[in-house]
Amino acid sequence: MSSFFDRVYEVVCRVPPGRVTTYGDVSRVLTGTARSARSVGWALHGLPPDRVDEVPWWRVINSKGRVSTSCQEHSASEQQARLMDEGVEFGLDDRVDLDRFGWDGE
DNA sequence: CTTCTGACTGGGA
DNA sequence: GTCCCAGCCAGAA
Repeated sequence: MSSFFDRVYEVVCRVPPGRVTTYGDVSRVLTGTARSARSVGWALHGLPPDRVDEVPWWRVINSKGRVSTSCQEHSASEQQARLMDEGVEFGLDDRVDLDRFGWDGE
């Protein structure tokens, strides 16, 4: 309980639809610094199948406003499509405007 | 215990 | 604007 992974999932669950957050932001909420952003990404990478339907991993992107998934099962195209379906606008460069859709933690 | 990897970030070219 | 390099954290072998 209260493992780093579980916390990541919890924070991601708090992200409302139509909004996106960055790994560094989540890391900051958990550890207070954006240094563990890598662990956050790894946590989502090891996201259990039973949490996939519960945790909106697709709402988590990098600070560049782009999708960083290396997971072929969860390709960037799919993540992009999911965000678009929620109302998130993607630029012609497949980039998201964090200034508008960036979730600052409510 | 040590070692490595990874869905990141920031700064420099 | 984009691309490349080095640094940090957490977990698994």
